[in-house]
Amino acid sequence: MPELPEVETIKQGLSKKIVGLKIKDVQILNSKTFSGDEKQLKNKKVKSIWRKAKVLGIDLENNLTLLFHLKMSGQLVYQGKQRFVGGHPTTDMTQEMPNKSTRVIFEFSDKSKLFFNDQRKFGWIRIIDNGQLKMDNFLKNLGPEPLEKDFTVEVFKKQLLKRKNLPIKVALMDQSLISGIGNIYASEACFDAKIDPGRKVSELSDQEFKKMHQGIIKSLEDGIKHGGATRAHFVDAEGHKGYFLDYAYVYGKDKHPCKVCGGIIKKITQAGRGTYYCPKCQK
DNA sequence: TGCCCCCTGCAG
DNA sequence: CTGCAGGGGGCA
Repeated sequence: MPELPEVETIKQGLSKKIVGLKIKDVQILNSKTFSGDEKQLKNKKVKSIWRKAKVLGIDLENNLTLLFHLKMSGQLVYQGKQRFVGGHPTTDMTQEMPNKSTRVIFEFSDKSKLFFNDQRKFGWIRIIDNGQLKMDNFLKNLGPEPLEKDFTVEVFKKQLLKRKNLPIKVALMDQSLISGIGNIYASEACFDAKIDPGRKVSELSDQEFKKMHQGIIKSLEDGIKHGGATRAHFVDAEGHKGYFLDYAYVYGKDKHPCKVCGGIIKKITQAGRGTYYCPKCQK
């Protein structure tokens, strides 16, 4: 799925588009995707949009919030009102919506639409009352946000040491330790820190915790800067791909030469997920 | 604290 | 055909 930078990219794009719009209708094309009574959403205005870890929240009037998790293949694509250019109808979209992966469609009072597409159907949308947000099981188990100012090296180290026997790359992806890092940025952060992803958390020196901490922040910020990472599915709120993978050092680059040392990037499996690293740069 | 599973589609 | 894919919940 979209990881922190991808969800953040969607949040920023969507905020510019739908804050202030009123939901007119909701069409649910796949019932398992949506939980809650969609009739509650009718005529509710969008107040603000936020992100926590990889979850997107849309706050509505009447203390209602829509929670979205895109999991592996989810997309949230906004299609503005149809415009006419040179006498022909056109939109911002690069692809036709809805498509066969569209699971839910939100229609706003100005006729613009928000499409929730999800090929693999792992993603979900839930309606939650704001009073329950703090109690929500999913949200309350999420670790600190790595791009917040209070995410210091000390906080990072303390969190990771809760799972000291895990390989560092696997620990980085544990959402209860740190929010928002997934398979792409875990590999990239380890490369930036020059740390072998197979090293156990307990083996890291203070200096290595510091490099790892910087590597996480650097990788996530680079991801946001390039509009996220598109492997197969990710698109931003306007339907555009992200270009972070063009700039990545190791993710998806197995058998390719390392951009730094020229050595060959290797792919291994950790906890059932692919990990990419440069054995020469990362120790 | 590890597996299997939820799904669909694409590459090999 | 098998294996693999930005995630993570439920189960031993």
